[in-house]
Amino acid sequence: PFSINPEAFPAKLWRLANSSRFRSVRWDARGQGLLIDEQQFVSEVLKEAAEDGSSIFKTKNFTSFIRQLNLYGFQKLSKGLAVEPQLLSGDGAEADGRATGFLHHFHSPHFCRDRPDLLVHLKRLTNANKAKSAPGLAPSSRPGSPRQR
Amino acid sequence: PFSINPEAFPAKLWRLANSSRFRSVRWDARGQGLLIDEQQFVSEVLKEAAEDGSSIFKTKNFTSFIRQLNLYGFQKLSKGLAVEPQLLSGDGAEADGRATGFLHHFHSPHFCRDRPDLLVHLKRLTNANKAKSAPGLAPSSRPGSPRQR
Amino acid sequence: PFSINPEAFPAKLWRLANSSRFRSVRWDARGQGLLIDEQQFVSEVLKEAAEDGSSIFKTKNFTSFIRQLNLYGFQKLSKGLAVEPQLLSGDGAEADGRATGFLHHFHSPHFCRDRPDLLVHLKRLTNANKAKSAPGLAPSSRPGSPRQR
DNA sequence: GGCGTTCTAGAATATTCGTAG
DNA sequence: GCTACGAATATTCTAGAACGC
Repeated sequence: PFSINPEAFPAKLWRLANSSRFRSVRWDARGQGLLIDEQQFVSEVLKEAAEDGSSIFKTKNFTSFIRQLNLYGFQKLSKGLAVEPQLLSGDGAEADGRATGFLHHFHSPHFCRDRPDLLVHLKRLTNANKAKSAPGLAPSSRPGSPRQR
Repeated sequence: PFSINPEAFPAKLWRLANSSRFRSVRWDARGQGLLIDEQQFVSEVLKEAAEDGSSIFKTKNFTSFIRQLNLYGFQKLSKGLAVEPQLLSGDGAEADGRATGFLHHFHSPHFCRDRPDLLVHLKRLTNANKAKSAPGLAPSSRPGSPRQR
Repeated sequence: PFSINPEAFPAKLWRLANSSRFRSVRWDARGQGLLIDEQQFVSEVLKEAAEDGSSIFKTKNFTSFIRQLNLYGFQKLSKGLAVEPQLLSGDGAEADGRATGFLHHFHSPHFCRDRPDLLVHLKRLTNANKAKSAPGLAPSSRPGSPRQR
């Protein structure tokens, strides 16, 4: 557990977030969360790449991607206010005619722009890992927010 | 329970009360209660916003909004008319032609102008929350923290 | 519990399945399960109808619809392809140019074509209903099938 | 054993309806 | 009338569980 696996989910997500090729995943304004355009993500990450051999993920279902985010401790932040200012003007349709869908805003304390050093703390929340993370503390209360809908 | 959920009812109500865009919800003279113009509220908050994707609430019924107020501990103050004196001059029809309706006057001890710190005490009156509010009884079973959410 | 609520989920789903207007939900070949085209369903049921006031559901998320199916006891049947033979000819794009997505195949013993009388048994799987369904059995094991995958 | 994918369920809030007071 | 609340369903986010690799 000293380095990150470049083929595992955290590294893949990091590359997606910092890639200029994939526009469906990007940092929010403060670089502390991810904005994910569901429709565009399904098109350019899950489905298109699956045609050739360059698939990033094996799944074609967006829900499986969300399950991964949750398994690695990401939490959904907000629905309405996840939109960045410049997106509010265009109102749902980009200038290039590519329709955009709902934006999901996810956050993890170990996933911040310009802080690749934090990635090593992104652990899959298995029973073993959960026990190691808080071996004596109450595992129920979440640090920042009580519920995030 | 350390911060408020910006997507839950208390935060939405707070933003409505302090917004200059929405005129149907405003503080009363002492900043200790809310004045809600039913007709205007239905128009500008429930129905108009529902057309695009910017709905604050999913409901279009004013009574559902009232149910939320009650669920969060608000109580209606005025049996008769909660109209403030200076508002009576306009008397039912604003200068811009927008008709105004009856004003509802609601109050909660945890919802005061200039006291956003009190918002954390605005709890939904579920059975679980009510049990916690009245200790001494065995709520259900919260030894350490059996749940993860 | 003597009649069905025409505004609740089972009745809505029944109308969708038998409607010729909505093409995204239809019976499978034997009339014992539902085939649901996700992309088309989102377009014609969840999003389009939400623009005017004719929304069938309040949600715009397909996952919320799936949650309802599971809450009412529906189970997913096919993991691979639920596509019926005659649908394979069109192969992903209908004649009118509307792209079709993955088909979900769901089944409930109480939801069969030409058997509207069974609908009354479609109960929401709340704790109360589950207790009534099996008032002496272990509540964890499912009646017919242990797993459906 | 860990990880990824899939289907289902838990739990909290939101919405609706009815009705007690 | 009319205010408040119980209860049922609906929606949302997260987690459990099973399986394959």
